[in-house]
Amino acid sequence: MRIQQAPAKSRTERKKEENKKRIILTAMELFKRQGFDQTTMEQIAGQADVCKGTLYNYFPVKEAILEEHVKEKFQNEHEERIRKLKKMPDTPTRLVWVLQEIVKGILEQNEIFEKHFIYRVKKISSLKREEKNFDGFRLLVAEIIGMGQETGEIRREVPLNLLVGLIEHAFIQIVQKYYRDPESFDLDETVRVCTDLCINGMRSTR
Amino acid sequence: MRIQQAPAKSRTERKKEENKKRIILTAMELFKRQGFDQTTMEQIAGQADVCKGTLYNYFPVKEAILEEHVKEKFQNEHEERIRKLKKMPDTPTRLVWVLQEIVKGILEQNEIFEKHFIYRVKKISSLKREEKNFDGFRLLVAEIIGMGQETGEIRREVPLNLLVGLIEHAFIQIVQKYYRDPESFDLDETVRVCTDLCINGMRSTR
DNA sequence: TGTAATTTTATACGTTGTTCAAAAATGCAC
DNA sequence: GTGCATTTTTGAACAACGTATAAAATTACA
Repeated sequence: MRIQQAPAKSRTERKKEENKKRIILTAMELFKRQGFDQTTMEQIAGQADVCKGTLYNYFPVKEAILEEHVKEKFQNEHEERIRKLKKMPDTPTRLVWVLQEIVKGILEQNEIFEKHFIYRVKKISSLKREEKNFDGFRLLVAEIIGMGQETGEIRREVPLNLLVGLIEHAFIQIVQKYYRDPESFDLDETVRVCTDLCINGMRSTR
Repeated sequence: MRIQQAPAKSRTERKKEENKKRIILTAMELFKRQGFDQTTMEQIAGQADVCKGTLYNYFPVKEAILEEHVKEKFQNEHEERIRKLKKMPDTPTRLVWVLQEIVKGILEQNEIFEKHFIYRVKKISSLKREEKNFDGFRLLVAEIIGMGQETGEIRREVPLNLLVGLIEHAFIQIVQKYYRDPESFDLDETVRVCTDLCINGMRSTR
């Protein structure tokens, strides 16, 4: 494979992108209408008018369709979020805001998020090589931490991916708490406690 | 496990336990000999002399066999570990020791524990997870935290399962770091950093 | 236009995990 | 022990995932 220069996208490239877009669109529609598990790959293929093998050529597993969709959504909102975050005074404020923002968006479409999330975790767990670039949620968190490190709020000697992982974990805890007991779930309080734990640690503040 | 109450376990119970033991034993043998992916459930069923349906009745997914095996191993070593932990001076010492101990045990086995690890992470990430009693690793960590709370080292106002989850997450980070780049992996250093992050948080120690 | 390379299609396949009715084993009352 | 209800196992068929392969279609390029 030669490297294609940016300007001219070949017809193949364009067709590929069209296919990908159409597949994602129809798949997400089906997921929302009948649920993720209830939607089969053959159904998606049929609906998007490609052969099953072609579908698997684009997305090696069903969850990869979700991944692509979520990634796009995140990218669209990234710049705007960064803009808002930069106006905030400190790291706790930023973390609380971003966690609330994203958790709120998730509580509605729970199944889709759950499938996507488990897939991501599984991928990361089984990857034997380092993931260089952050994307989506992790990128956003990485930038918040970067801001905090610049002002001296956040430790610099700990590897960035550990810090990002910590916040990602807080995020999971929050969502899990919601699903365990939606009735008594207090978003503000939960986010506050989890953020505080990440920032100040388990040590007793004597 | 507490003292075994000798009184009658029914024949059905005994047969079930026998079956379970035999299945785990033969499955683990096959996993070690030909690998996890290369061993099919039908093969396990045949070798353990039960029907496929029965096998699935005991273990709803292949990985659950691994889980049971690991759980048993953990329970066997629990008392001894608690004994050692009680002799240690403080929480960081205890956490570092137990993380090193367990991670070391994992690194020796390779594929089998990677599969088990991914399965556990997946379960942990699942949003529907119910918080029953702590078991295995989580129980051990809960006891360490309890010790720390008694001496005032560890915060009491944060829910226990959040604290346990934090350490579990540290554990995951450590193992992941190993899987991503086994060559440059420094167990002592990694455990030290992760433990420190959990206990002291992300905040810069100014 | 002709040719080589890539992509899509059609199809068959192996594995996981489910379902269901029939058969077997078990528990329990008599 | 005998009879009966309940649970468990069995066997077989089944749906869906994901893979493999060869033929057909499409593309790039000379």
